[in-house]
Amino acid sequence: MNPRARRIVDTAIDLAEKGGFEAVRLRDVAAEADVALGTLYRYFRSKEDMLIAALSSEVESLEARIHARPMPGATPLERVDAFFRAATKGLMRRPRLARAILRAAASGDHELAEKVAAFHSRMSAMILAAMHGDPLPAAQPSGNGASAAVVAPAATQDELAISATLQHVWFSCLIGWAGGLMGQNEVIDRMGTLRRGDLDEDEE
Amino acid sequence: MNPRARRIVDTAIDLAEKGGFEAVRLRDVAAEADVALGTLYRYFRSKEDMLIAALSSEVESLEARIHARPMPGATPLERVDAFFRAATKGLMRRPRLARAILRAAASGDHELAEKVAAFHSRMSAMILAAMHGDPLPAAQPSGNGASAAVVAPAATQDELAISATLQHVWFSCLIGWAGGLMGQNEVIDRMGTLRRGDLDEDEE
DNA sequence: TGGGCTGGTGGAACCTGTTCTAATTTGGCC
DNA sequence: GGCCAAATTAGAACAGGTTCCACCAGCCCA
Repeated sequence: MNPRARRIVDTAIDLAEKGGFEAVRLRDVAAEADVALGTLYRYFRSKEDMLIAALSSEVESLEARIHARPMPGATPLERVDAFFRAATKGLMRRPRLARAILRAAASGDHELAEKVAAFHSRMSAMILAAMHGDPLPAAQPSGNGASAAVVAPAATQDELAISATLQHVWFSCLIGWAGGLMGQNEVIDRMGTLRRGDLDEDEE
Repeated sequence: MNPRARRIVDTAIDLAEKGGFEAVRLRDVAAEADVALGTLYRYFRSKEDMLIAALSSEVESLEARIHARPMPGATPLERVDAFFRAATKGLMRRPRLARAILRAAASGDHELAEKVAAFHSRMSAMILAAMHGDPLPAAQPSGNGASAAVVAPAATQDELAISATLQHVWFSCLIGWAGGLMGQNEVIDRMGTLRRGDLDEDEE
């Protein structure tokens, strides 16, 4: 990523971490990243777009972590459970940043669709790797969030459907968490109780 | 609901239907509803709050429809399927309005939490009624979206969990639809394929 | 060397959600 | 009728996302 863009995203993450979505004032971002206001719009379509880039950055660190140490567990169920636990805790370690990113991701902006889709692909790759107990294939050189889908080979239709459902529920729970309707543990628990009956059939 | 508030919400719905979230400019709402700008803020905390009231209004019409003609189908699976088909199509009949409402509902605003929770309760009541093949109990006098939960009696823990999961997936799909990642049919199909393995065990 | 091109800068300007204020109206009550 | 409190109004003011513009800096290439 362009170093200027990198600096902008890092600044945005910083501000979001401290004060959430509203604290990411673009004038402040520009000032702290030491660029002009207009420059933000050379790299990002909107504030939401900027935060989606932050999401991509978060995903990268999750991928790195998983690449270094694959999910433990003897069954797909255990490994997938571990994955969502890790993802949820990782995200919520910085709650204000997480809420800001979620708000951007949920804004339903058409222009962000492909980047959100790319996020789904990368999540799918991680979930399928956890299901299979495979290591995560090395990350590709980090396109700005719009990288092509790289799904683990040999995923059955069933596995893909389950992965999609898991992501739907996770996302919805995160929005609920952002709104104060659920706590971190409730999110993790719900992901944990969800898949008996879904994943059981896939145990080796 | 206060007639003034009613007029405001109706105007907001009108504008959202024509031009989506951005078209609901509060100055325009005020002008068309023939109230002062400040008055909007006497009734609603924010633009999002106003649109959540519109959501409540949408739910009421869904409830009325279901009350008049309960979901057809011989099994819980068929009836729940019919329910989500009706709900999805009903919502998407006015796509711009739907997107505007979804954006408000997904904003993750803490102050809207209780109203969103009330929405979940009402959805649960409808889903459980569909599962059981019961008629929907008569609507309570339509508090401004924050009415207490009225869940059908005799719902098992399993049924509640399934209902929650269905809602999560539905919501997430709707956000995907709003962002252009899925079409109406894909949403309906996904809801339809989801529950084999979840609901089958509950057939009578 | 010099001319254009690309990307960057600074800052003004615009739009719209939100807040505030002072003046006015409304509705109930003695 | 007269009075008070609450609701309403018009409109200014403020804040922050977004756009626009005039101008500058480096850089490639003839």
